[in-house]
Amino acid sequence: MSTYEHPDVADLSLPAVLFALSDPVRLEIVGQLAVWREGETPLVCASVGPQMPKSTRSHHLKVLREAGVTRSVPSGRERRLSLRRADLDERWPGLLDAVLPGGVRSVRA
Amino acid sequence: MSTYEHPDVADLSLPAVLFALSDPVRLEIVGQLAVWREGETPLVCASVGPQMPKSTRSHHLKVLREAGVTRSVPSGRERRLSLRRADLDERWPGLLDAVLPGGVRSVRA
DNA sequence: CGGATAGTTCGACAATTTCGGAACCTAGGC
DNA sequence: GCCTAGGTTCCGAAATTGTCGAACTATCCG
Repeated sequence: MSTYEHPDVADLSLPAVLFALSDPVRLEIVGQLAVWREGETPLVCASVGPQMPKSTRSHHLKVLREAGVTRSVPSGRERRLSLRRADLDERWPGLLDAVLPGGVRSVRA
Repeated sequence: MSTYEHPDVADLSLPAVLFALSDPVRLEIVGQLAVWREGETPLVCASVGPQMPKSTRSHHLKVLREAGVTRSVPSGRERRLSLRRADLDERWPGLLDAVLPGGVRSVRA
């Protein structure tokens, strides 16, 4: 499975990130990714919104990925998803913390 | 000039707020409103994006207002605009600070 | 009353989004 | 090699959005 291009930290656009987060479905996905903890095996696409049609899920993940909110790296025939928390914290400190449901804080909290 | 309905703090929706902020034009408007300081006379519609067609500006201000990001109160034949900073800070602490250009912080900074 | 000014509302149009089915690709297991 | 499971891509359809001109409303001023 081919590797994706992920935008560089410096190229992230705030409107694009906010837009990606402005959809309830995507916000929910980001919430799920946020509970991931170092050491656990990363989530795979199918695990977010399992009841959702594959094409719809793929679409939302694409929006998140292209905005730079998530990273998805191929592993065998699946893709491991992760939140680009450090990158987002670097560009817009506090944004993720503000948007994520309470309790799901960055490392520094 | 008639008064508007502004959503109550408790009714604000995060996706709606993020969506309102996800447009470069609106983000710019919010940035302008954010530099307002206690004591100064509040901005009026025409002062944000003076070169923009009135109908376009009115549209963007409506999106911001209905999302609960701004408040606009009639005063004579104009409307005074303000950022609902306290309300937003209450619901999503840090969000505005994260999104606003550096230096335009909330009172507590 | 007769302007002029500040904003809103109403189309209209192009561009973008969202959603989902169907076909496709590709790595892994047998 | 064949089959399957995980995802992507392609297509179309319906709904939203952004933009702007034109008409309209309301307020202030002389």
